[in-house]
Amino acid sequence: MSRSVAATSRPPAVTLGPLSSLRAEVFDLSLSLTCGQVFHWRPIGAGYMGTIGETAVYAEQRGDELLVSAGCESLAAHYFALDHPLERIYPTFPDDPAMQEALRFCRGLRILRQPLWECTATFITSSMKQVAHIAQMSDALRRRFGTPVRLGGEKLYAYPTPEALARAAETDLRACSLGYRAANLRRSAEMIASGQLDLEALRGLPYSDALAGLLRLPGVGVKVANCALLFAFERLEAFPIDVWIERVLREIYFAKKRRVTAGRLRAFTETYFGPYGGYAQQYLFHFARMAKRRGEPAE
DNA sequence: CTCCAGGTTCCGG
DNA sequence: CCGGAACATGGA
Repeated sequence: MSRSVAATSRPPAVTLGPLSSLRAEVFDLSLSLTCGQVFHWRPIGAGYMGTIGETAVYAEQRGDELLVSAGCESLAAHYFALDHPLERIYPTFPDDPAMQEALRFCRGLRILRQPLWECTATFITSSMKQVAHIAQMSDALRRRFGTPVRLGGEKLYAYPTPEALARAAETDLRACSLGYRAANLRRSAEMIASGQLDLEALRGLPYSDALAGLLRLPGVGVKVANCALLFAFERLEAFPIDVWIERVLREIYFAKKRRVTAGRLRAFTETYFGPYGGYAQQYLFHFARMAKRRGEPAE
């Protein structure tokens, strides 16, 4: 499926190295990278540069093909979840006006397969922070504690390992604008580095058991755990309820209902949005955010 | 200056 | 189970 192709026609930026082409139908690279599920990809030339684990990657979309750094074909195809059957997922969305409008707006947005720790850690730092702030903290942590990797002439940084963050001083973490989240991130890193919790071992568990495992980490509640389950653990049924989604639920699906508790909202989302509720959630989330402040530049 | 941001945790009804 | 409050930081 991945064939090496010399990018002879329109090289995006000669310093970023040779590219290979992947077939990518029903895929919107830009949407997938800027919708708030991942925070470190930066636009450059006609595409984006970022890391997938410890590997620096350039990615650029041209219609139905995705150009990626040569040698990263299978890595990128897995990360960008090009195998998710969107044409079979969309029909499982509820047929209501809000959901269908979000679908039209976000068509091609794919839920990525992010590295376990990287995703869990970034969402530990996400509490009570705007998306732009999360990106800033992620970038600061990478520069200070991450392994540098080259992408042609550019220098990128992998997300710091649990070991690197576990041995960091809390004051150094706070220097990355983490605030009270610094202690949570460091203690969680310690639990992973020491083997107290094995993230990989959670992969094979039933949803509720994987959720319970993640909840053992300090700074991880139900919302952050569901983000990790959805964006890293491939649990496409996970439905994180944040302030944006709660707003959508109350204004659209519980309009003029009084005294709707959190438990009632959660129970509703677990059945109403179907087996790919996580996809539905991300589409509603991104659509709601973009509708709220149209006109302003993203991030 | 005030308000709020992809929440979590602890505490009292 | 439910509602409140504290918790850091920065941008609108």
